[in-house]
Amino acid sequence: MSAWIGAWVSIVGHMSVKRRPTLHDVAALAGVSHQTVSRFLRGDPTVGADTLGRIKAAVDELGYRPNLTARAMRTRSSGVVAIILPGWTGPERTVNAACAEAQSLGYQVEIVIGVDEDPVALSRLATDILARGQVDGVLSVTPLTIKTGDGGVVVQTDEFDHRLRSVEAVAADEITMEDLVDRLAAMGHRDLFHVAGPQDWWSAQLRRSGYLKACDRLGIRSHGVFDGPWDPETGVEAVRSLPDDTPVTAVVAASDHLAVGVVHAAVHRGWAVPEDLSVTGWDDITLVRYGTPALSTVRVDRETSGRHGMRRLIAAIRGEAEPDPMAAAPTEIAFRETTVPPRKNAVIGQED
Amino acid sequence: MSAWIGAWVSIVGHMSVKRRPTLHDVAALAGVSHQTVSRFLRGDPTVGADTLGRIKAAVDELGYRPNLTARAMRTRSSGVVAIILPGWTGPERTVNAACAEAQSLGYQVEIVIGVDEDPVALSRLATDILARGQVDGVLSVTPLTIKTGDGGVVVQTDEFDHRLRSVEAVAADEITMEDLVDRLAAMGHRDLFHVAGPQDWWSAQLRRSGYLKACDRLGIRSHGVFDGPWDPETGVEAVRSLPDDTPVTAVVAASDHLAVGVVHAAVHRGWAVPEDLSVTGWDDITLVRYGTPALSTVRVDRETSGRHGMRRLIAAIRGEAEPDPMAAAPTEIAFRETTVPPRKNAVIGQED
DNA sequence: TTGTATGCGTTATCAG
DNA sequence: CTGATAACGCATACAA
Repeated sequence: MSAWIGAWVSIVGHMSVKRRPTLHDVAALAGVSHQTVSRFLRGDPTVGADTLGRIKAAVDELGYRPNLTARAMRTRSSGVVAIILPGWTGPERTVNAACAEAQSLGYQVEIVIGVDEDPVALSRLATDILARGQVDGVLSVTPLTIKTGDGGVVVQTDEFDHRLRSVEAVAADEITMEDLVDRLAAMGHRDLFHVAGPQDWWSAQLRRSGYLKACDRLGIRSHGVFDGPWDPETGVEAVRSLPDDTPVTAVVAASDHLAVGVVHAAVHRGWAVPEDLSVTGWDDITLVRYGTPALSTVRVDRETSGRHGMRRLIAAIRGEAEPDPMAAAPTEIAFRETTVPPRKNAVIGQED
Repeated sequence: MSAWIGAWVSIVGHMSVKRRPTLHDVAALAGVSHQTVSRFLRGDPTVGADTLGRIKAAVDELGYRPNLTARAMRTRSSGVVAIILPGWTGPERTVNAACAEAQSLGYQVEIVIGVDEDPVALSRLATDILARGQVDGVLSVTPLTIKTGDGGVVVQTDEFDHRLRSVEAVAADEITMEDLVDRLAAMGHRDLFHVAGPQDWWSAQLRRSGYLKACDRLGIRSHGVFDGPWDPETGVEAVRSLPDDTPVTAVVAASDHLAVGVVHAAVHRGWAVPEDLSVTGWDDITLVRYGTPALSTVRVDRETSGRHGMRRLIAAIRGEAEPDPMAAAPTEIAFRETTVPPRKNAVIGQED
């Protein structure tokens, strides 16, 4: 380690400056030429046994690490991909999985957070990032208006990519939501309300249409759909929008955050959850499992989505064929403590 | 835009390949030499007026964007900094603020998530990242064993950096915790329990010692301290560890996630919150504000910490002086619905 | 099996 | 004010 430091120190004027060892330093120390070292580093088998030993020793002694910037310039690929987000919170699970996948495929991940959530602005941002030439591709978790950038690839997560999903996959959220409403109906609920989230998210659209379709098919009364950002406050406002004598017995929220707001506002209005009002969320985030009452929700496999999105991106960068779709864990509805048969109907049906 | 595309397309063999325009392309089109263009791009004032106009036109027509990789190789600085994390969840607010600050200072942010939470492993990771030469510096939100890397700078967030905090700042978490226990004592609580989080986090240590000091000073009985990861499940286990006839009237948790688990387990044990058991958290995450009951917690200004950490990092990279400490929003204790005077004591004191 | 020469796109030095 | 020329560190045809 001391020899290593020593090798890095060069004297410039009156002050010493660390200089990172290069291929040439290694070559000089090993007594070979620089591209023999280059071959060694790339694992080329056409390197003599004792040359190999000398190079290895030199690399160790100097603590040499290849300069990835220089390599990137020469190979025109940096080994880093960007993930573009409309904000930090929200797609954490997807992003986390995508990061892990990228790292296991040998890519670094650069996170870019757009200040503006507008798809057009984010698309421009993606193009800019690509044009700067520091990343090989961009993965977006939200809808973008472009698919390929100049000198790079842009891929969207399955979750939000209309074009790429098979017909069955497209319908997944919608069908799951229909299923959820079916189950609520089977419990006896006849009067529902939907808190739908921002409608420029495709998943929000799907859940909404699944809700409406199921209501229609089952002859269930929907007393409204409330749009808004993925935020508890939206759920609060949704509940506030309900009249005191609302016949609604269950609120179907398009996300857990929304649902938490719904429960909060309902309780503060004097409506017991789930006795007076059942509530469902979507995502199965960790915290709501420990809520009181524990939220009924939909467990979604975001990890697979994030992993697969990244895999597709990297395949595209490498010019490989589109990877096979990954088998996602089945989406399942977790009925916990916020859903029970409606009291109102039971009373009406039995005694009143 | 069409001219732009046209300029990028070159024919290689039988297939057309997009080629990004370079400085030379711009120079050729403008009829000047390439480093006159370079000067123009860097805002050098020593560029003639009409040359400037011609270059500007050429840049626009070609849609030229400087190649940051090439620039990085030449200037030995990439304009990207890495944030190294022991996992995705946890320091979101800090990271979010740090990202925003970096972007406003003209830096890109690369996120690196260590699979291993071990400080030594993370330190090695940081050194590796720096050695690759693609980032100018590394910001860590957890304790690291190194401070400077080779050819780069490593800075830790205030929150976790023992060395850098002033004496007063060091004591902040501890004092706040003492304050919290004071307030609980003032409510009448005499029997407490602490869920402390992982003790290799400095902040967890501080909160713990603040708790113990206050108990000691006030003559309050602490019925135990329970360590574990920042996870609701730790809170659950902590409550399970309590005997049925525990005299504890309040549980002080070192984080909101922990506290949520505590509330959940208490309720499932038949202990009403807050009537039988008061609970406090730490962080003021959005969701717990909407919990039922809404969690009493400590509001911490993580944004300033993240922003300032990034500012210090970038100052160090640029060789500037350590920036002045930023005024953080004061930490405040938010008593909400999970804290009330203890029923047991009140009954004993008044009638029994 | 190994060495020589060249270029990636930019910035920097030094002439003109 | 502008232009030729030389790096930056690496990879890769091509020659030895």
